[in-house]
Amino acid sequence: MSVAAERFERINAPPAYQLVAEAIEREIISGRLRAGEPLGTEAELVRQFGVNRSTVREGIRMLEQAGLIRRDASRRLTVGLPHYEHLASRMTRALALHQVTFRELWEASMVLEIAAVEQATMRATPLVIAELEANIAKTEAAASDAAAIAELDTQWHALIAKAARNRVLELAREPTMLLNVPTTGAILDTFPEGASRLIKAHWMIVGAIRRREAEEAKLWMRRHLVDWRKGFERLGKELDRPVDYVELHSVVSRERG
Amino acid sequence: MSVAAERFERINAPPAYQLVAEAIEREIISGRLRAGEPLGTEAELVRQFGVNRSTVREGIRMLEQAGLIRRDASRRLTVGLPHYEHLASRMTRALALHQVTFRELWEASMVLEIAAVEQATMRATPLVIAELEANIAKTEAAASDAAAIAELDTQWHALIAKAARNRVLELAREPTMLLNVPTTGAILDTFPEGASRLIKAHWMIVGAIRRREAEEAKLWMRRHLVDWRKGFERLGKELDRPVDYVELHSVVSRERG
DNA sequence: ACCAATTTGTCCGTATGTATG
DNA sequence: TCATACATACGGACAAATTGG
Repeated sequence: MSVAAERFERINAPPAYQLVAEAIEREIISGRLRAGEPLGTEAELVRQFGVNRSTVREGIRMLEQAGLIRRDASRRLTVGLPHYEHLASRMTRALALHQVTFRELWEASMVLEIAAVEQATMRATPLVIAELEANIAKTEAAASDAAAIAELDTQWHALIAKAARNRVLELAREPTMLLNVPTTGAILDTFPEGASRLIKAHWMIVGAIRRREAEEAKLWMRRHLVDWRKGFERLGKELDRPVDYVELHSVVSRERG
Repeated sequence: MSVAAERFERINAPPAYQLVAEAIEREIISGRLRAGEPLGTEAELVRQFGVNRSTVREGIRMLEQAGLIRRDASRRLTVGLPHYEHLASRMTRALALHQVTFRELWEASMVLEIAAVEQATMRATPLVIAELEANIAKTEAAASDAAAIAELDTQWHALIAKAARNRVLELAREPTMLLNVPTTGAILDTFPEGASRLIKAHWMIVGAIRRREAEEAKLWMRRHLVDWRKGFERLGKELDRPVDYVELHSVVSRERG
């Protein structure tokens, strides 16, 4: 090691496939390439970038994974918007790998779900209220199947967020509920009587939304979430242990048009 | 189209590179491959999967982009945890591409930042409080440079979230502040007197955290955020128009170890 | 400090299945 | 139906960088 101070930073040439990905990415981010537009064929990209097809393909795989480009039914490349579910499942996975605790999830849920229901009270349309009620009816019909109820519960909370008409909040809260499907299922499996409390809370909240009574909606949402935590504790689980995680669907899976 | 009901679904074979990515992904998610472990050389993966090296490489690019695999200084592949900044910048980009409005961002910020400061009041360590104070001192020193203050403001809010010790909340709030660096910069550029209000609010909040006075901390955070919205409005901008978006750093950029 | 082996990055050519017109 | 275009996948090759003796 030389004693003199280093004059230059190490030159760090990015590989060509990454430069390809970044170049295409810039066009999309800047809006010069819009969602739905075709990206051109691989051969065309080869010609424009002056690199080999393998190199182009590696760059394309990165953007495909990022959700910035997709392939239609004919496998041709088109520009696409990264969709919520895609991002949410990625966030969920990351949180699980980082071993977040139930306490972290529950505290975040308290904040996010209550905020969502408050905004939903102001902005819910008759259509989404009908969807919420249909969801509860289905939940009542599934009254013995814990896994089905857990799934419908998640959808119900997602509908509340949709009713709030705030996409930032909608994206922020998604991973918390996704991570808790197995938890809710386990609770209802052991304590089937919890289902009626869940259903009642859902009805009370939707009723309050319909009457635009924000405080009542928040009160019942709070009770609903406290019930959920109590159920978790009654299972004998530790609040500060990492949540168990079941695989939902693959991060890298591809949605065909 | 045949009149008879279709008996079979269309067979939809995923491409080999994607199967490669999914296979490796499963090993990581399940914990059989842990962060930091080497993944093996490309030649080894070629041997195990029985596919061509180009195919393996395309699969690897997807996982690299997803943050599940990283390359160390020697360019060898190791398993890695997707990091917050990586996910946050991706979420930020998605929200920008979906053209969320300032109103959506501001409302979400009100919820998330106030929740963060409340939890920070309970859990902040002396170390992070010192970091917060150092940040404000730097902000005072940069008192004329709007862009620098905006940057430090973002860091200050990130420190609050870190002090709250809730990683779910930490990840959820990140995109809202990232998207607002340019907004804050523009406000301070036009109304330099806003800097002293910003600095005062930061001091008051950190003081309240130090004394564990949650209500005062929340009160000042609320004022701070209302100031921010007022500044935005005084610029003559529409709350319900999509936020402007400046590119932060590339999604596909690679962090070398 | 030098050398040999390994590994990644990149390129080339080719074959095959499938979608489109 | 047929021809063309295109994405997928394969095999082989070489240079540059890195590793390990």
